Amino acid sequence: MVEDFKEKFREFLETEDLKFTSEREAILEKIFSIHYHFDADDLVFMLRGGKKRVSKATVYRTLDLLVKSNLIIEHQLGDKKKIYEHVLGHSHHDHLICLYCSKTIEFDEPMIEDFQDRVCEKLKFIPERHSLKIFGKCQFCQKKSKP
Amino acid sequence: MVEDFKEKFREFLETEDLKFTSEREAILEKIFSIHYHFDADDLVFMLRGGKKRVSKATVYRTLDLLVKSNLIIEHQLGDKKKIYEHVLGHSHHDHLICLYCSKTIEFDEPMIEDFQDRVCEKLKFIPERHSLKIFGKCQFCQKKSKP
DNA sequence: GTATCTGCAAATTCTTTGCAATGTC
DNA sequence: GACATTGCAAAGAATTTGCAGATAC
Repeated sequence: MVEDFKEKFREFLETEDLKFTSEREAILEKIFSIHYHFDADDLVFMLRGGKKRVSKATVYRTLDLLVKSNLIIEHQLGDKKKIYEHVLGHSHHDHLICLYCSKTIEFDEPMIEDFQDRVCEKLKFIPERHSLKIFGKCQFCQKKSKP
Repeated sequence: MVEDFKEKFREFLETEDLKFTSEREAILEKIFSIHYHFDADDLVFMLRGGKKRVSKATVYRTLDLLVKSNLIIEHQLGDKKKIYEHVLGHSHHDHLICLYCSKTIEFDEPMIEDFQDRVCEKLKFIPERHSLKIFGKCQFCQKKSKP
């Protein structure tokens, strides 16, 4: 399973005349073992103690390559950090973000695609992807704030 | 017109036990004279040569207050900078962002609100606001890339 | 008068980059 | 063996913060 993605990455690198290094392999393996989103620093931390030491700079550089090769997706959820997630068994989804505890909840609502196409047709824009974030109060924080 | 917003800001500051300073006034006046979005640095630059010199730190601090008082809206459109826009005569809208020239186009599609409510009801989330960005190719860049 | 504000420069946070040593094909 | 890649530490970009003097109420 992960091997398929490794192969895809290898192919991508080849078409770009880049090399499949052990650092890149270690990063890819780690990413596909994570089944939620993560940021660059999470990844650096999780790679410590693994079979290969990887520097922060290399993590950033490799994340860019993985985004370009469509093996991972990049989001700007909060203010500062970018977060990432791999595409394995993950169809497109959007996010609810709790303003009180910062928890994020994924949701999937295919109708948004129709909506996107309708808007874009009107405005003669060719959509490639979208990002919908709904900010509000999650179930847990609703309970917490009740008397 | 701008005076109304000045009054609202003054009231907001009062409820928070904060002061209506000449710097805050100058920033607010300048913002309401801009009819498109801007970032913190744009604002610092535009304030140079105005009736009041205002430092970058104060601009950042005042932008936060204006967001809290609902007189301006903050967006994270690109990667790094936050951009802002005032609410005067501006109902809620979302953005198309061209991946080729970075131009942003505003659009307004009230149906998105229904959509938001439907999703949130299912997930027991109380929505407060949302941000929808559609990335793709604008009309101009479509023409440019044709032979 | 007193507590908030301001400007400055230094600190922070996340990310990118230059360079010499290293590794891949 | 050539050229991409790595790690490091330094640079960069946007934003925040600590502090001493200035200002609003």
